[in-house]
Amino acid sequence: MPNAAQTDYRALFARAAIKPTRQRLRVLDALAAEPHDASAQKIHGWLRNRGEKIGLATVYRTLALLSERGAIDALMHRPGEICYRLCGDEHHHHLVCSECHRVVELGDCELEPWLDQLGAAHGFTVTNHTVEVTGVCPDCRLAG
Amino acid sequence: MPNAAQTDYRALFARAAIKPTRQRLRVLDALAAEPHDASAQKIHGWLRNRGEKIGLATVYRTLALLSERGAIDALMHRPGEICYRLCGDEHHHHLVCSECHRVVELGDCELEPWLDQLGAAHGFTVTNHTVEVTGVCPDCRLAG
DNA sequence: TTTAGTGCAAAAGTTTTGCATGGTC
DNA sequence: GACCATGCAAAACTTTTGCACTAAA
Repeated sequence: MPNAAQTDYRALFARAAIKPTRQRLRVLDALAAEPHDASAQKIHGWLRNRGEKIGLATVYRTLALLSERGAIDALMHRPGEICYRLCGDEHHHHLVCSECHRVVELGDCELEPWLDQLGAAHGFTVTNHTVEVTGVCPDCRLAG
Repeated sequence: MPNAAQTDYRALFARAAIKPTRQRLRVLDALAAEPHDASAQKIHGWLRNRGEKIGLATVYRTLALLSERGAIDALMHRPGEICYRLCGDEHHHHLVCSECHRVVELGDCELEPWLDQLGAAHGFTVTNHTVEVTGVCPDCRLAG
């Protein structure tokens, strides 16, 4: 399982045209192990606690690079903190639990027709869009 | 027009149950005069340049309070900076120009049926959602 | 050898907080 | 006087940058 996973990450790095260094692989390890989303600080903390030798700046640089190349997604639900998440390739959106930060990935984007019409109506060339749905997941509803 | 506007702001403060002090009214003045969105730093700069005596912390506190009470909207399109915008009461979304930060407010939300179905499918109690569409506005397309 | 990546510390930037002061009822 | 709001400065925090060092093709 660890080997298989590492192979996948190397493929991911290759697709993004990023050199797969030891530190970068570790960052992706941490991101893959986290079912929710994680900030640079959190990832750095995990790796350091695990005994990995990695600098905070490297974590920031790696996450920025991966995000820029579209290999991971950047989410901002709190001010002053960017969270990242390893995602599939297709265009998609998120359903986030406001209590535990669990993230459910939504599949196809059914909003395209709406967006096209919207841009045309206002003369905008629409380049991007984000949809974040916040709610309380089943577990947290039961717990709280 | 200034008087009429100021009356409106007082009503807005009353609805939000916030004491309408001189500084708070100035912050709302600045926000209302800005067709795009503005950060606390930007608002503070404007007011100071205009000769108003107001502290940065007060601007932050005012914006946080207004946002918390739902009187203004908080947008985050860049890390480490929250922008605010005075909005109507109805539920709505934004179409933002990535070049000049112009914001077009979108009217009715046509996504409600989709959201209801979405929450039900994943067992979530959907409490909130944000949609931000980014693009290039007509002016910036011509200019750039 | 040449290039890219890394670690550390310092810097930059926004936002928050502590505390004394000022205004208002 | 009691209470809230304010201003200032310091602190906290995340993120970026500069630079010397290391690793790798």
